Amino acid sequence: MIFSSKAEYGVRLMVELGRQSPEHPTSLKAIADAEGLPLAYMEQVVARLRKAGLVMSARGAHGGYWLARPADDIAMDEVVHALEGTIAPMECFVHDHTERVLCSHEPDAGRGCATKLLWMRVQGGIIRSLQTTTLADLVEFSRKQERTAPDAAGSGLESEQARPAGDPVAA
Amino acid sequence: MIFSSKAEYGVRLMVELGRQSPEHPTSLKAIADAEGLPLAYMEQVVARLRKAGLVMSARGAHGGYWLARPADDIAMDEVVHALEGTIAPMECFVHDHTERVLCSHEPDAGRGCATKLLWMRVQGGIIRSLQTTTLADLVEFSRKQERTAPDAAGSGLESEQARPAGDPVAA
DNA sequence: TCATAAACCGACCACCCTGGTAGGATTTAG
DNA sequence: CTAAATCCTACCAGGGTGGTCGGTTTATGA
Repeated sequence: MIFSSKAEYGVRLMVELGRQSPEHPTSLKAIADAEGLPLAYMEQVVARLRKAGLVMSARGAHGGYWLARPADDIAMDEVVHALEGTIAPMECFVHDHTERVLCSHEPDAGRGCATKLLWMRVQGGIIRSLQTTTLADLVEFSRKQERTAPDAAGSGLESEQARPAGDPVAA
Repeated sequence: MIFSSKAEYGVRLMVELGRQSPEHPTSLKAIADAEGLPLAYMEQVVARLRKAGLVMSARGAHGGYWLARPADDIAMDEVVHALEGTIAPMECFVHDHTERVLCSHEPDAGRGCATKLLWMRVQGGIIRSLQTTTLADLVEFSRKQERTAPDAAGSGLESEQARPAGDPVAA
């Protein structure tokens, strides 16, 4: 698996918040119940999103969470990065002073790390697909599913899955 | 990390084989020594590549391994798939009858799995970058590094890393 | 024919990360 | 004051990762 369940749970949480009007905060318990996820664990998940500045919170009774920015202004690479940490294809990738993550392998046996080119491309493919998807896209997708297939086993992705070859649900 | 060290070791092994002429087999020990990797572990790695039909082997003295096909006819998604198994972004992805891997989440709370759209796009981004890179690309990259920076700490990727933003080493 | 080099095979194991649980402390509405 | 909620830290079981080990089989070549 590429991403852990923290990413899954966290993205679901963000979508849930995106579906709510930002007028009043939504309690974590409401979200955990709706999604069938353990509340105590969700606390850890949402803490990451809060520390990353993606959601805001209010304590006390009738407290809860809401999006810090409009959903169409939140790219999913921010969300996934907050949840999973650095998106690096391999151990050898380390942060440099920018946001980029690069391979740090010593050139071994006189030649450089031959796999670097491949992992850089993979990383590029992942980051690009995350950058070009906004939370609003997911919220809209979620709403569309609700309308078109409220009870069927269908997922709403059938038409996209049926695409001839490659390029599935291209960003 | 997205890929385990099996992928790293296996890809290095393939590049190493791609650098050899396919006339005579290369022993695993020679590769393990050259790359500084544990021989016993490499046996497990190469076994996966052999079972996938990517390399061929000869037993006995002066035996070894060689590529089953020319390097420019081996796309890296085959290699990574042989080493890592199915490339699925999340637990919930399962094989269907084709090669595709899809999310199997039940529609929960009346609506479908909202994260599906995102993970499908990510999977698409990864697979596309792997499909459009051949082993020959990596072998050539490896040779280029050898020529241009045989001793410097440089990796040979500097010019590509320096690209303005996004799209690093685009496939 | 015999030693040596190599592929091949299966069992085993230590460590670490993931996915949680537990228990509390703090803040706020009513 | 009490209930509802966020917030915080520690703890823990299980499984996967990254190996090791010992042995078997196959081929070369002296």
